[in-house]
Amino acid sequence: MNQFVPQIHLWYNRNFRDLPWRNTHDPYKIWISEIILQQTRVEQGKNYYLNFINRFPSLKHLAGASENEVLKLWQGLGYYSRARNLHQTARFIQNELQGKFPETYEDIIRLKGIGPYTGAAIASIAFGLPYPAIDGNVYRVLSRYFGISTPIDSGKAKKEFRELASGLLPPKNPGFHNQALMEFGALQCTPKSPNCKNCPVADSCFAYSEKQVEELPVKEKRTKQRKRYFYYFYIDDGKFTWLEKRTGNDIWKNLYQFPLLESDKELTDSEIGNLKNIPFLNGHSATVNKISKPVKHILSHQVIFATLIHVEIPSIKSLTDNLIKVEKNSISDFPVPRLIEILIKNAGDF
DNA sequence: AATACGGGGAG
DNA sequence: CTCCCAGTATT
Repeated sequence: MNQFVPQIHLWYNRNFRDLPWRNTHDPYKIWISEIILQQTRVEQGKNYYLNFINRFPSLKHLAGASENEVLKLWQGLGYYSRARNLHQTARFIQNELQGKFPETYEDIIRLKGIGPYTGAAIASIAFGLPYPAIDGNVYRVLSRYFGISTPIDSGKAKKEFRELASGLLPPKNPGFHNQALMEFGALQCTPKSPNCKNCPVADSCFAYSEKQVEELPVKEKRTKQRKRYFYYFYIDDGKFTWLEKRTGNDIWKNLYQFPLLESDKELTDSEIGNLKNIPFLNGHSATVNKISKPVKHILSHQVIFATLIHVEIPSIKSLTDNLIKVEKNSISDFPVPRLIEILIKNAGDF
């Protein structure tokens, strides 16, 4: 008789963290927490959750907000499509579904930003429906315990783990079970140096008995990075400066930044000083005041080398349409990527 | 099936 | 440095 599931449940009852989204069945709050926690550690997302719920206590509050404000609360968390989809979906539910959160798995995963994992998490935790929530933690735990070496980032693994996890799911309280398995992975069966010496299921764990804990789970794909060179212009316009909103399908969509000139290669200071025909300057000639040291900013698929160029432009009439004139001291009202925060901080007082 | 999408923390 | 985190959308 395999004691895996009951042991995990016992372990969870003794070791679970008291997290702010654990004391509710409100699908709205479960939803927010699950989106925030996508590819994000609990410790990183916790305060964002508290701030988010504080500002948007209900779906109606979120639906009524501007996208800028939603992105502002998301600032620094990354994967901003999560925030855009959250906002869009809140409006969809409010306007098209009479404000009522869908209550079946099939209806839940139709929502933008909700995939198989998040759909199962919401369905099980908020509505007690029997769907296995399989996140990175669960892949790791099951891979090790049952000795499955199928690469967890393959299509084959999706099906294989879903069938396995479905079979483990107890008929009652699947939400409890799902959280127990994830928490076990997050705290006990960790990626590096798992606590096997003090593990309730080590006896029957394949990886432990076969000494393959370090080898499992197997992952095959590796992301490669491309290099980009960003030259941002801090336009000194007295009390004002200028910002632009990022559009198009690139990083940081709908966030704001200083007017950007992107280059294929690194530019020298004299090349920067001699720049002519900078599109967004609209014919104005600029005096370069200061050029910051490049900041290296690492993303999962890109390495960005960013330089902030402080320029003075006498008597600005108008710049290109995509730029907006803002008071220098109101930059903080706009959602900006971490990189812009860093450049502002490095520059000190403007 | 492959790739893009952020940022942070652990080792 | 590398790995990976309560993954999803797009191509």
